[in-house]
Amino acid sequence: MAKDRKIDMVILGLLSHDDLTGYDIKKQIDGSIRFFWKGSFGSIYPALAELEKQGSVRRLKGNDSGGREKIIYSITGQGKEILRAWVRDEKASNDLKYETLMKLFFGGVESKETALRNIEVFEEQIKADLKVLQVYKANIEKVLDEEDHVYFYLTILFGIETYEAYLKW
Amino acid sequence: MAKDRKIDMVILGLLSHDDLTGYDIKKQIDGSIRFFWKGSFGSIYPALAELEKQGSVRRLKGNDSGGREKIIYSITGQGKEILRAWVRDEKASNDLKYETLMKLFFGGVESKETALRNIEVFEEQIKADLKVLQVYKANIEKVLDEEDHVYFYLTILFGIETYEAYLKW
DNA sequence: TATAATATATATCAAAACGATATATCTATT
DNA sequence: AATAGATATATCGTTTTGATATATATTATA
Repeated sequence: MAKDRKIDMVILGLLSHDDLTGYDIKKQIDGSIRFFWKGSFGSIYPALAELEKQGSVRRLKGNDSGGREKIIYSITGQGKEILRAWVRDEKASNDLKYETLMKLFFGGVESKETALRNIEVFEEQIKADLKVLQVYKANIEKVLDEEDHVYFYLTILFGIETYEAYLKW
Repeated sequence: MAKDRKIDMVILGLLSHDDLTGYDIKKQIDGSIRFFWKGSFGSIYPALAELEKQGSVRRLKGNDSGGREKIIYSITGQGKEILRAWVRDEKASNDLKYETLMKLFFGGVESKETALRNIEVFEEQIKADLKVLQVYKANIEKVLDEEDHVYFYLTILFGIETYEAYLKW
């Protein structure tokens, strides 16, 4: 095997909840999971093609109206097993690339005004994210007794705690 | 231009404080700035070669003893200006890839025990990081009146706040 | 003291991911 | 009817990762 495509796990994970198109997957990456993951079309579409070839994912033909092409993917049993094996595996790499903080860290080469402006930018961004997170939290609390949502709730709670720490700072 | 090599800014930033070898740069990335940046040899050495070609960095020949090869780099005036321009520029991309949280998010496909184990792993890692951060903080507080260190202090304080939020969670 | 293990140091490469762009259709607005 | 914006797939050059190769210096241990 020796494969190491993290995007595969994101795709399989999202497909374990819903049948989705590549575009839908991108929307979810930019939406609900954006607080801990990022991904681009340039990795999603090739990964989907390979996952299909491997049999971890299959096409649900939806273009019966003969209109615009739109490929809805669905996870297979094999795909689910690969996802489960990955969740079971304890090792995980947490890669942060926080350019704002790096600018702050190296801010000594510039003026204090610039550093302060960079802090402001950071704060604005965090305030916006926090608002979105709290909307998520409210929505999830309504359906909390349903099995699967507990994990969603945990990760979102994490996001809120983290961003509140940012703001405090 | 259209260049977008973030690693260049990491290298220039680190060289703005000290003359360093490629190996030293890697050590600093894995050490003091690991809380908000990651980088590998495969990007550092090629970037150093190109920065030298561009005149942003220059070699300080240190192999007078004729022994092992060891290339110490130093930032040039041009390099400093490029770094300053980058710090001044407000736009910054903050890319997180938190595999542990993704495993938690998609934990519904596996058992509750596995999810709990993943939380434990996450917690252990954070506790270790927090310890290192507090040592940094203590050391920096001793020399806080010196100009440049204020920016270091700010970013480390950020790290501590964030990780304490993780733990609370 | 020999020798094994680990740290230092540079370099390269296939695979993965980014980020931008191209193309085209559908939907809503003015 | 025209324009703009969202939906949707796809590709491509550049950047980065993660692993490996190579070799010397230093430290530990038998």
